[in-house]
Amino acid sequence: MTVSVLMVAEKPMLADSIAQILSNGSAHKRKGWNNVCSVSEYIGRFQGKDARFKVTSTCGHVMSLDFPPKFNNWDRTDPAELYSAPVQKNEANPNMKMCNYLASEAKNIDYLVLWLDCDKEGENICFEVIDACEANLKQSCGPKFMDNVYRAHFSAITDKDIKAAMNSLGRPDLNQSLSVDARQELDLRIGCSFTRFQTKYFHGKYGNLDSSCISFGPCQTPTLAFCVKRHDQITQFKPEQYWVVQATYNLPNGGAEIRPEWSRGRIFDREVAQLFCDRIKKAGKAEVYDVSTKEARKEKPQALNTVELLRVASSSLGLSPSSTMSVAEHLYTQGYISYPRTETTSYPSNFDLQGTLAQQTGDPRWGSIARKVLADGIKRPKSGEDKGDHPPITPMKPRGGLSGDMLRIYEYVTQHFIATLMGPCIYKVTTSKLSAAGEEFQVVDRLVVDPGFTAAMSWLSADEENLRAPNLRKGDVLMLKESQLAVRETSPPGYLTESELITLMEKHGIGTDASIPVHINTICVRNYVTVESGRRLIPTPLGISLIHGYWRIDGELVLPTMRAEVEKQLTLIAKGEADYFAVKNHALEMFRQKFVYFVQNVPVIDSLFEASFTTLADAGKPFSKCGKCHRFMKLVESRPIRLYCPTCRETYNLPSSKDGQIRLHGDKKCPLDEFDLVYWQGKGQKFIRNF
DNA sequence: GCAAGGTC
Repeated sequence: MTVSVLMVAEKPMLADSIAQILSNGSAHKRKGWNNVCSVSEYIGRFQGKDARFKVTSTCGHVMSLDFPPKFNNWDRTDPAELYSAPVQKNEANPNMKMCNYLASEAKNIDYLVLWLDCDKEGENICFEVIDACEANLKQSCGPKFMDNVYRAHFSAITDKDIKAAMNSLGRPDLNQSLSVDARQELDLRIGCSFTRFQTKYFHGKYGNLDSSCISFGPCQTPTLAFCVKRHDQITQFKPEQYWVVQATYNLPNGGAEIRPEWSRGRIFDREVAQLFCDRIKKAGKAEVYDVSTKEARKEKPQALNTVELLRVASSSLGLSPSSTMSVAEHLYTQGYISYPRTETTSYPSNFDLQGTLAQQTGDPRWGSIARKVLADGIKRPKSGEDKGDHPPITPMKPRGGLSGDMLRIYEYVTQHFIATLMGPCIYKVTTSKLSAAGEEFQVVDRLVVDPGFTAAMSWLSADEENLRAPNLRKGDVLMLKESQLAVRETSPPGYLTESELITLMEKHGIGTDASIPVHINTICVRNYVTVESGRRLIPTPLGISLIHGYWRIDGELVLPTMRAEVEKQLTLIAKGEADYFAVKNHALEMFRQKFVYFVQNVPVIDSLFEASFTTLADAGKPFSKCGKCHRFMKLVESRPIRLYCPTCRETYNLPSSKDGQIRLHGDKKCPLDEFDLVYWQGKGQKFIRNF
């Protein structure tokens, strides 16, 4: 008797890989009828019987959670109701017809084997697949069909791992799946209730908020909060003066001069600094009392994963995380690079490093480096972490005719790959220590001995510009050329760069490699932040007011730890140590109370909003209203003053002369003449003029 | 129209 086995992976690409491995290359692939998935078929053995295998896949989640349609009418549903409203699962992407597709493939099968990714989400998708197949499974296997449902546990898509998983099939884990169900429901109820409430509340009150939707979410809000926190550090920064002694000495053999680094660094008391400066001047010379040389090395990078690609693309290529992912996906589907969503930073043991590198030997830019690495022998890659998802991101074929952003990402992926097969950058560090009137100075020289991997990643090459004091010897005496006291000021940190934000999100567990770009994109499109030069994220008055407001009402609403407690409880569900309903209901009740408290205290945010967009307003009388509709307007530019009414879509110009006087512009009638204007200039000076 | 998580 021949049995029929259906196996389901999480994405089409994996279904084929798994079939190829398990069939030793004999599987035959055809397109699934939904035109999204493929089916690979082969003949083999299953539980001691001859078996016909079909391997297919879903495309991520089959279902997605939502409220029933009548609760999705924003006017007829009180957002508070969303804590008790029913929820339902809809097909995640109706175009794919995934439920029908899976059901049809499950017709007349004897066994179902689930090959979804081995994480909580994957466990949850297992049950979505089971639900889709259930009716047909019951028909072919009877009411105890779950006995014929298995789960494969694999930690890498390698021959060894996949075959081992097939030989030790387990069962899907309902508890892990339930923890995801709880998370989905919490995110839905909390996110939608806050978003709907504050969108309706603020839009009913103000004409323009820069965003038609004032969203809130357990990931996007803490993400925004990181940007606002840096903004607060900058605005609250108090610069402090300090002094440094700058002493310039002539080298013993004449000619060149050096300015060694003073060991005391900076002094915050001018008189003390002057005292040291005088002493050094009086000594008039400095003696070299120690010269030491040691070897230092800069280690090569680990194999490339998604988050690192996103960071580099943002900081070095100026590409947003979401466009980086979109470009990387194109490169992947066209066969230029491997699968771009991975957390893994170590190459699988059977990875063909040699062959992958050999494909690059003809490249005009790094072909010679690739040839040299092949000739000298590949250096063992730095150890990384295998997260069991996909191999690191690597080139798969030569660059061909790529151009634009696709070429730039491809170039980076390839240079990074080559670098991981090279040696460390080795350089010599020579530290010469000088003494003058008991004060210590030092000069540090670096000399690259072997550029190692930096030959492939030239932008990381060790800095040789520090070469300032060649051949100083112990006992040398240097004559002082000049010394002076320089005054400096401490400066605030810069605004958060996108790549720093990615690091913070990763560190605090906000989002995943796939969703980090989405959250960053969300806070941009909602106009909570703007991306300025160097891809620094500057929060807008809207973003700042929201975060400050949440912070004053309930700090937990913005903290990256907002869900730390909830996550802990969800993990208990996953481990089977806590009851799904108990945990879910407890968390829901907690957030319902937070929501009610938020609604009661939302005027706190009103005052912050009003303060932020009345930069030009009289303290008592808000002038910045549109002459037509009398709604608040947005300040577009403060000098000359330009105001914009989003409702009437009109811009009003109110230029001011250099003396700070505000005058009407030509014969255009000022619609604001009944109000006072306050014009902010420079650091908080204001000029009030009456129209 | 809203969240966050998969994936395309």
